[in-house]
Amino acid sequence: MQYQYNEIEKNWQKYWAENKTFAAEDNSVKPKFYVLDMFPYPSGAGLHVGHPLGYIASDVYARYKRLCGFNVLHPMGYDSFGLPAEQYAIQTGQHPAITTKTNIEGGTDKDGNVIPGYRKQLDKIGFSFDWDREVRTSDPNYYKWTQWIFKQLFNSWYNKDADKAEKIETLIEQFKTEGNSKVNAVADDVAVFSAADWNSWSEEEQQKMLLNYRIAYLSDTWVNWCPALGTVLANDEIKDGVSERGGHPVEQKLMRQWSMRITAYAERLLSGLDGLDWTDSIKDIQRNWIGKSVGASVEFKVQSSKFKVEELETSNPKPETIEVFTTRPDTIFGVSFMVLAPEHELVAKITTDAQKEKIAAYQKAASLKSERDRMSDVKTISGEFTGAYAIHPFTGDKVPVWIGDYVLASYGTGAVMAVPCGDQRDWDFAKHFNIEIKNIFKDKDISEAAYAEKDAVIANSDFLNDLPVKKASKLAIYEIEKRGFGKGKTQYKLRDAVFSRQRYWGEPFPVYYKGDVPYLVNSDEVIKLPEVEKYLPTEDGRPPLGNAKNWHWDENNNKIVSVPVGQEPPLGVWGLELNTMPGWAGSSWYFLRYMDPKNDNEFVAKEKVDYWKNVDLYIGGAEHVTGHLLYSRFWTKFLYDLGYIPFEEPFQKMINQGMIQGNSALVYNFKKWTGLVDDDKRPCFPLENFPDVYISKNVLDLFNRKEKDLTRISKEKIDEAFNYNEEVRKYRIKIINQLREIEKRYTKKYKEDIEISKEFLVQCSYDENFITSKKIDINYLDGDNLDIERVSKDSRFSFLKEGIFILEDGSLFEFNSSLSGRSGGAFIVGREVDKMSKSKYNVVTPTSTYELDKDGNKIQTSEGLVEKYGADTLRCYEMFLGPLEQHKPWDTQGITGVNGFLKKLWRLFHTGENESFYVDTTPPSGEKEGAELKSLHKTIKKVKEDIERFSFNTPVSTFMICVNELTALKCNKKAILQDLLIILSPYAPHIAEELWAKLGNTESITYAVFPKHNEEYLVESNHKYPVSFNGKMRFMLELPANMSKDDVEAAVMANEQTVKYLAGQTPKKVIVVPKKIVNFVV
RNA sequence: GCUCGAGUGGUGGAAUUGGUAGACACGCAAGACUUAAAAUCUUGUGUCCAUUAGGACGUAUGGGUUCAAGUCCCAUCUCGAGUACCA
Repeated sequence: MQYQYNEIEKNWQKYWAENKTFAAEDNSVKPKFYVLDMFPYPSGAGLHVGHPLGYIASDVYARYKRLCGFNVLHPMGYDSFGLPAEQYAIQTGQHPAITTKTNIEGGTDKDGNVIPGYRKQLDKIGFSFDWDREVRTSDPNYYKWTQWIFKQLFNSWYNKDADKAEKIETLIEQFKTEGNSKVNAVADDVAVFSAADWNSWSEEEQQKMLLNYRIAYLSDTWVNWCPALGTVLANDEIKDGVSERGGHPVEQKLMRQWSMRITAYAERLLSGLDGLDWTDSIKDIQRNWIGKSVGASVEFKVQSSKFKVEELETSNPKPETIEVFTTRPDTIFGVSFMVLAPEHELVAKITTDAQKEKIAAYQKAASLKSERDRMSDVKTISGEFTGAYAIHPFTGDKVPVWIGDYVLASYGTGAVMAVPCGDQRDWDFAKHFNIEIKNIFKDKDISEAAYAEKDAVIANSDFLNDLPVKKASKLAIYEIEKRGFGKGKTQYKLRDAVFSRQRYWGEPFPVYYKGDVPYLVNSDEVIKLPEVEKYLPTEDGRPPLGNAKNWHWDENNNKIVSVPVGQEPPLGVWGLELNTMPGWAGSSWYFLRYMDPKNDNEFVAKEKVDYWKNVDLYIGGAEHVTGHLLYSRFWTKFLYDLGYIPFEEPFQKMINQGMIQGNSALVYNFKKWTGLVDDDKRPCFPLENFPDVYISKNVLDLFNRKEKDLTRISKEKIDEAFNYNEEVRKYRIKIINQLREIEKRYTKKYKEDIEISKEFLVQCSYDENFITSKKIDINYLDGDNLDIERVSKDSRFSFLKEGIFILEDGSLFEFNSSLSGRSGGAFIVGREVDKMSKSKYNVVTPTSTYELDKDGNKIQTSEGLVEKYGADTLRCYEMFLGPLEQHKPWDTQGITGVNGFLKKLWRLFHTGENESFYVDTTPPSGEKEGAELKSLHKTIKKVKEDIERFSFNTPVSTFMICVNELTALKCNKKAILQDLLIILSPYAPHIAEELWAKLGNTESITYAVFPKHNEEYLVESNHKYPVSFNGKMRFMLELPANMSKDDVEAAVMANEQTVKYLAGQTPKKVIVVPKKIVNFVV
């Protein structure tokens, strides 16, 4: 009987679904284990082979844990709000809820394309998800609780004294009784007010004050505005100055937006990392992003033309002060100038009349530079002197104040005290503008560069002399604080997170406005996303929700009401918030909802979250480190502070799966130039009309190879292709001649085609030394051989029809040529490892099927791997590819080996007549069974060890070795094979279930018991000693394993081979490591 | 620039604590079965020298520690990720 994986897999998937095999119990005597996957966004493109990699690994682990007796929570759901569905809605008018549903459940899109559906694709791979717990962030039953959490954030403030978030009521109470002078909160800068002030304020004034303290707050902030997307973006949604999605430019804009006071949690987010089982690189990225620096803030008084030094203390108005932040207060005596950011507000006030013009010009120039220009141009040193001087707080020296764009307005105070001897940028600046460089480091040479190491001893610094950096810093801060011009300070790079999006397809805020004061809706009901006619912003530039008809809040009746456009709302009716929440709102807490997905009364029941606690194993990509993974930590800590959950960190152990890279196909062509120029020497003939010349990869390699390089590739290979080495040069000439021929042909043609009224220099040419390439869909390949005829029929690649191809045998092929048809020479593409993406035409999907093309030919749209080999093979193969964390290119060639292994396994159970099912049920005994038991128990041991250290690839090899050995032993003992099935079942669950049932078991293998290995079976009676001489292994010698060190030495010495290799010499030393090695030092 | 990670056959990779480098698989080659193909099976396969026996070299490069180094230490190169005038 053959291994019919398609049928077997379908049957067992059905069985699991019907029997709810993987349902997790909320109350269990078993220990709990929570395995979580990255939350997927259900895109229309569906799964490609990269997506399931992490899911397979987590599934293997979840199934393994079940076998070990754990109550496993292994859920799946969808992060189903998001931009692509909305963009699609804008284009087609189709509601994003519909496309999202189709993408998850399957169907057809508006153009009639078949969407396989995420769920169906996942099901085909045999994951052990508890689907009863599925959540979708766009489901009102889910986002009801996202809104609820938002309300908690709105109604909370961060108490620094308690170092945690507290209900806003405790703050209001304090305001009422003693004002804000004693409040120690993470908040915006606010003036001190008294209880009397507070109590005298109007409701509106009080609410506005509270916004300065709320964790979810509304404020005018500089935001990253992306005009192309029509929305603001968070810092982590921007890569290299452009939007991560779509690559659109981003500009800074001042907007009234919701923000989250994540900065309140900076320290806890940082210190919390220490207790997590995450890789150091991931922790480093988060640490970097939080960017803690410890130092001091110091005030420098400004002496400008308006003030004289001696008047500083007495002058009226008070002199301006420049506040700086420094991480090196120990170097304060090295300050020889100050630099302000060009945008700094003090610049206008302190600039002397003489310098006004120059400063204005510099400010203008700096403002014109885009952030990108500033980023890329790090080498140019520029700045301008303001004419003003600051007074060094310790020495009283005059210190010139400059502006320069190496100082950023957005970081710290936008000003630095420049210490050129200790900071390379300050040093460069000082050198460039000839400013004094004071050396305050003992015995350090600073004539060539600044000394930035922190191991120096301070000198020329008054009371700091002879102190090492650390001590000097402490003392400097102490003195600064004592003398009252600054204080010790810790600063973070982390910014508060912008929480508004000018988008439709996201969670609405449960907020309405009275004037510009926000209020939470007083209702426990979900505020559902309203219907709109258009998903674009309104004509007056308001977000898409501005198009909604039903979008006002009736305060008296606590419900949403409709106010016709242009009409004043009646009394007590107010407009609702038009922004929606960002993508990370729903994904910041989804792992909690899985514990209690259907609860209508709470976001999660206390007893359930107390049982399941946080995620024990999270497998996901590293691309969300500064977004999702930081925000969910923030929300988790917040919910912990308010006492809703019993833990502070969401993901205890995390593994970051590597990307499965695509193998893009490249066609190479020669760069073409047209030399056709008019009188002004401008090219005036369109380049496109002149055909591209494509060249087959191997031909190109030979063609490109200079004569001296020929020695690098094996002689045979060249000979094979061109008979003789010396032919290669001739061949190169032949190709060049072909190019010249084509040039001539088209040059001539152009001359005929256009009316030549002026004297033109006409020349079309190919640059044989300049090769460019284009990406081609890998589905038109057979191996590396491109089907030129078929690919050119694809509208995306129809430009190939105009091309001329140099084939593998050196002959030419043209579609339009009178010589129709191909010489039979192949056209080989080049390969490049790339991120797998639709735009690179290199996507391989795990589940798709064969389709028929227009002519009825069977074509493989993408490799239908599950159809072709089965889910078990795919699962094992994706694991077999290599370590989970590593990036690797996808290559299906090796999949046959894994498939062969499962077939071999099947055969072990089908040794009866005509390959019918047969196993020997007698208990194992005797010598042959000893070998079988040894093979099995060795496998049990290694597989267990490997899975527990998350090495998912090595168990597959181990299974293969075991099956190979049992096949060689002709093993058909039920007792052996049954245990093998259990340990294999996490990897290949379908075949395991099938054979398990055939062995007579009536229960699913899912809850079998993972066997314990028995060391007794593994004991070797003999050990094969490698015998080395000076570390070089010469021969093997088999000796009893329990032989003593001395006996081993004696036995080896007596061996005739030893005598031979010693060649009469006496060894200086003999090292014997029992059951390991023997080494002679001669 | 800085921080982190990685470099092992033609390919993916294995070697967990310093102890036989290249397990397992792909690919390739030869053979068996077959009218033929597919499938399957057998054998070989790091490189170089040698008919064989055997030998030399070999884990990015150069050095070091050690009886013994892919593994530890120092320096260099290359690639990848993050970050970017962060004071």
